[in-house]
Amino acid sequence: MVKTVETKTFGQALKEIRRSKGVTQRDLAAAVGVDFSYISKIENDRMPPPAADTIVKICEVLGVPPDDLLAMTGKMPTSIKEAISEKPAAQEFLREAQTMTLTDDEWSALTQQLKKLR
Amino acid sequence: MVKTVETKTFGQALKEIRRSKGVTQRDLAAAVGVDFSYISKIENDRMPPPAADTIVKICEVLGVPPDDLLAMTGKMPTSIKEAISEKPAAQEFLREAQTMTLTDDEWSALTQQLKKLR
DNA sequence: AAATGTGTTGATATTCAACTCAACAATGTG
DNA sequence: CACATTGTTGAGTTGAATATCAACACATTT
Repeated sequence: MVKTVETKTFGQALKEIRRSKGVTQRDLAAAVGVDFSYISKIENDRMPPPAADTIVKICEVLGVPPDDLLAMTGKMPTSIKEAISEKPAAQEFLREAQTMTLTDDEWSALTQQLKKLR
Repeated sequence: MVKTVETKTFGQALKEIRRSKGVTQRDLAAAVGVDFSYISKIENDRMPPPAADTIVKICEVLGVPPDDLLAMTGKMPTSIKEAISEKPAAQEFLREAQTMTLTDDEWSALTQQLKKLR
């Protein structure tokens, strides 16, 4: 079986998750702290995905890990951004990684190395 | 000799570099494509450092690598950001790295691993 | 059919980073 | 000093990201 590429949109994915949890747009919006019409637009891809931190909140409310939705948007939560910003060594690593244009497998390999460190 | 921590501000660092190259604020600004008064404010830390891409341009004009100035600001050039945004595996790596709160030495170790990959 | 709960849409609003513009000050040079 | 060159300051602008508000539509229940 060949892996299919990027089938669902962010909106479709969110709508599915929300419905699977039996939550209304209004309830989700209220819990997250945004207008319910905004949730509607996001789910119908009428607007770009929310800020990373809002995505994280949404996932907290829905009780799912934010990783998948975040990955779809190419956004990084503030917490991660700050952690990197504070660390020149991390930035050096990223610049190096970028010039090398790593493959997914290579990134995975590095994640393994990471776990070995502790 | 113990390494001293974060002594210079971004503005001070930029001013030193620019002067060492014998370039005026106006000439630098013109070459970069911003107003000269903006350079002045940056150098005196009256405003936050410019966008990452502007920092890169500044360094190109001054003929120095952008790494140090970029590292001081905690900003990532668009090119790097995009490279990461396109790679879920890279994002996963970063999220993992963040939860571990790596030390500088550990980041350096990873940079070494990186170089071994090729 | 009226009321209620839920979802959609168009027009705006807010916020913030990243600057520009115009005026002024200081510094150096003939 | 006179003049040009260089640097500084305060106020205002611009565009993109991120959302809100008001109005309407649809579906279900009573």
